[in-house]
Amino acid sequence: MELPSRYNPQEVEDNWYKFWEEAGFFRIEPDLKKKPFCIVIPPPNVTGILHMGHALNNTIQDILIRYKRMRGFNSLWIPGTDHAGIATQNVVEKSLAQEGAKRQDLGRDKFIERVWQWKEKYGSTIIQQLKKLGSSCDWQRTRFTMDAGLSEAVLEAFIRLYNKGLIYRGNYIINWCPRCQTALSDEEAPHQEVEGSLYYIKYPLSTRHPLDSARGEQAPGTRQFDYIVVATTRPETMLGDTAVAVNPKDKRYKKLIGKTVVLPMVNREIKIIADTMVDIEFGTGAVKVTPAHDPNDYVLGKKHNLEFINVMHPDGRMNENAGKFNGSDRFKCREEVLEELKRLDLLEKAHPHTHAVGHCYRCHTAIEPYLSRQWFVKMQPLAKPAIKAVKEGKIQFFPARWTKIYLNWMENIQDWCISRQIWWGHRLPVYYCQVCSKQANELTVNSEQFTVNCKLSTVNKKGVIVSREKPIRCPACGSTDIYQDGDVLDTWFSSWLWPFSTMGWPNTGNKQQATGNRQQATGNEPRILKPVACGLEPSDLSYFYPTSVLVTAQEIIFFWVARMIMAGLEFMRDIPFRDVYIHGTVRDLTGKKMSKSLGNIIDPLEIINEFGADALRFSIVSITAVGQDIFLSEEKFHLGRNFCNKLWNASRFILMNLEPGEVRVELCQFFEKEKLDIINRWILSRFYSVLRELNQALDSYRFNEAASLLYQFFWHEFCDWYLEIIKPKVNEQHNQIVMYKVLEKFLRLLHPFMPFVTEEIWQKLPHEGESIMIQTWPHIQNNMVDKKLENQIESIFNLIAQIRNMRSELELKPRQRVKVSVYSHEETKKRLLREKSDLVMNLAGLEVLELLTVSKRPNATISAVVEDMDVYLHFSDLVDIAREQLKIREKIAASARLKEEAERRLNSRDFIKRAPRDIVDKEKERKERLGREVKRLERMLNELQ
RNA sequence: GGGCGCUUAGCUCAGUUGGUUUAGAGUGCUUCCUUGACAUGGAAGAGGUCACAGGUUCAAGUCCUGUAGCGCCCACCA
Repeated sequence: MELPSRYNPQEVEDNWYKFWEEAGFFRIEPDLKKKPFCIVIPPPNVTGILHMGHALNNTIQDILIRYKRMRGFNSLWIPGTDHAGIATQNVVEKSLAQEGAKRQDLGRDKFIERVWQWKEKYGSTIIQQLKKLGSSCDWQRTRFTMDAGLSEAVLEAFIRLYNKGLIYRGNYIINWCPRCQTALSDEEAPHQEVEGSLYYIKYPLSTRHPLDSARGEQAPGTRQFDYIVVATTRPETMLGDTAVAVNPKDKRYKKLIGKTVVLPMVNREIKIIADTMVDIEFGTGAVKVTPAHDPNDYVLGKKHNLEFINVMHPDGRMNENAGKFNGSDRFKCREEVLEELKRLDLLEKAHPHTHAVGHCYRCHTAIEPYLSRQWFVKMQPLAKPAIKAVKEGKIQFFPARWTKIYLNWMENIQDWCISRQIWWGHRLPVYYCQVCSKQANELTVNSEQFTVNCKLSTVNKKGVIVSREKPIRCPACGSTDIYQDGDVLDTWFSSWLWPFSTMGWPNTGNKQQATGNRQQATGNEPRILKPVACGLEPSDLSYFYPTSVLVTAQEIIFFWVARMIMAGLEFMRDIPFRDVYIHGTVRDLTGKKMSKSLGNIIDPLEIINEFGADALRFSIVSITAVGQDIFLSEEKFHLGRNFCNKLWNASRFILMNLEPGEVRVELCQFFEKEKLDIINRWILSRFYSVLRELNQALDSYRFNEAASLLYQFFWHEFCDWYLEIIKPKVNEQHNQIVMYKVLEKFLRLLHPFMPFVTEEIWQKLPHEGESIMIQTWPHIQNNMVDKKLENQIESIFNLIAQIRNMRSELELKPRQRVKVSVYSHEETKKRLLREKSDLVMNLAGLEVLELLTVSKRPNATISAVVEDMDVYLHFSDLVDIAREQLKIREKIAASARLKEEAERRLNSRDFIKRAPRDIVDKEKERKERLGREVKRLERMLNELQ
């Protein structure tokens, strides 16, 4: 068979993907004869393009899905995308802007239409890219958070929560993004350190003080309370101040409590109030109170019944309440206010001050705490069961440390602001009756009284109607003057339903729902599910929910993971997944998060084009230690590319040397272990030893370890040793069978990691079945594992390495054959050496391998010690005696030191008494062995003189 | 202000429940090798006080405490 000496992924990957897809290998339906394994994809944004974070995330999921599939599970991976409200709206607005238009020019309906058009055109980009990566999702189940079904789920969830009293509307200070012009949740406004200034501003007192308010006339300090100084980082908000607050215990200001000051520039008279919330230590101990622009001040405002004055437009410009600053942008206004204060001599001082300011997670604009009417979800009742589920271990985090972080967040959870003032998203199922709104207060309507058009609806006393569909008339007053709330829901309000909305919730489709004893999808041997009720087809939900594992990044634990747990428990009465595997963040070499805006991305598609998807997958998984961030550079992908190539060439060697008759598949099923020679037994033993470790690694999400096991075994044991050893006798039947068998099985193990190249090679090998991806995972054959044999072979390898080392030191040419004499102090080793002398000769480049019957140094040799073997290399030209002696002396010293250490330990009573028996025994053996070694080396040294 | 992670070879990083000949890998470096699997390769080699200081233990890279440096997350001190 002719194969190129270099593996070319571009030629094969797309073809195999198409083959798998067309063959329907990704299609999964509930099947009671099989145990389910299910993952729902963290839906990428429709606007998304594949970045390394996705590559890592989806490679891990695909490894799990393919692994479990081969282990006999009904292994389903549900894909989909997220409508990503703000992000998508931004993208479409940008393209509008290029046409010189704004969304307002189009109007809401036209704009939404435009977004859908955009989605149809570009929304599947990321899906195509996931396919390039090799993801074995069931694409026919692809969902989108704005699909009809998922929108239905959103409605259902909203209405249920509303009827339970867990959704409410209210006026609060929320995070407002002046650029996106929408409210944001706390999670969407992460704090960032900002270098700002703390300004100390004088607020003149308006009391009838004997020395009246001639500002600035007096030298400072002569009149203590001519004015009160407040400290602020946002001077522009002073225009909305409605009080100054001090701590009641603060002696400095005691006398001033209840007095008033004149707010500069605005000339509003505001009270000085007392509240323990004020920190005496900070600033001057007096704080300006702006109830409409600061969360703390809001609390004070409520408590002390202050006025709430909003001084800003939603776009961040000052409004008419700001007087002469009306129209200025908030930051420009800050400068202007400061100028004015300076002019009035009311700015006492300013000093640099770094503080944390929330920033919009979409556009990075500094958020403004802003008073507005929004919708919220009451979170504490939802958090309670979610805390319990994790505490009881029903959901497990990997690595476990995220448990604490999750619990800490859950226990301090704040209500969730879910309304967004954008257009793209799920419209709130909230309607207002104009008439009732006006009359307000008195109306109370019970949900049972609603008209047919208002199933599951409620109306509250403010004329608010929550309904699936627009009510024809108000259930309270009968008015038809009804309009829908303009807001849409937070994108995450649909995402948190994802694990069950993708499976058809709240409808279960046409299928009957089978309930009852569903078995846990943990452990590895798939057990057959008992059909619960005869003749009932299980629904997706009853069969696949809860899902098995969620694979995601730490950034969205709060956004998404925590909320899914709450939603699952609330709506499904069950956890959404059993395990949560949190992988690291992909960063560049300087530790910065890879992002397009920073320009430090490595494009996975370029890597795929250059090295292949397999190389990308294998590399990225190899360098991902559990829970650690990964620092990426392009060179790191050489690891996978080289491994791919190695696999390719080793397979090429085997394919070129396979005698078709010898490796008929059935022949390989029945070979007898006893008929195999020692090297074949060794490689099989190693294979199954590695398999055992591999299973353990995969079952505990240690993917890097799994990759490393495969790499080390294949490259450094199978290729470097095994293939080199059998090469001269590659035609012999036992070699044929074993090299074929190990390769074929190894390909299966590697398949979840490198699906394409393994399929390509597997198809070229003699095989049964359509595709490697639906083959079974090899079983561990314990009777094949022989640890003793593995050790013995390893010491033969050590001997060969030692001889090579000696040759190298003597600078012998590779072709130069030499004579080596070996004496083994161990009987089985002697036999082994005799049996495998050709092997040693071959691999160490020997002309003669003499097996000594007594341990005595032959003349004109240099010597070495390998375990229990004395090794002598005949080198008649010139033996540098002095150098030989030095080397042996060094070795003696090293061994003697180790021996002493062992002795010291064995002499310690505590060690003998407390250490376990086997450790003590091992130590004794070790001491004795080292003792023998020292003696042998000393003898060698003597013989040299 | 709290919480978490990291510090091991020149570089990038593994090291699961503490157990020992010689602390591993990839990459880089040095020397040698292109006689048909692979130079994206093979052979040999150099290179480590496991951040520092204490402690627990018969035994510590591994557990505990503290210190330093780096990084991340959370938090309404204006």
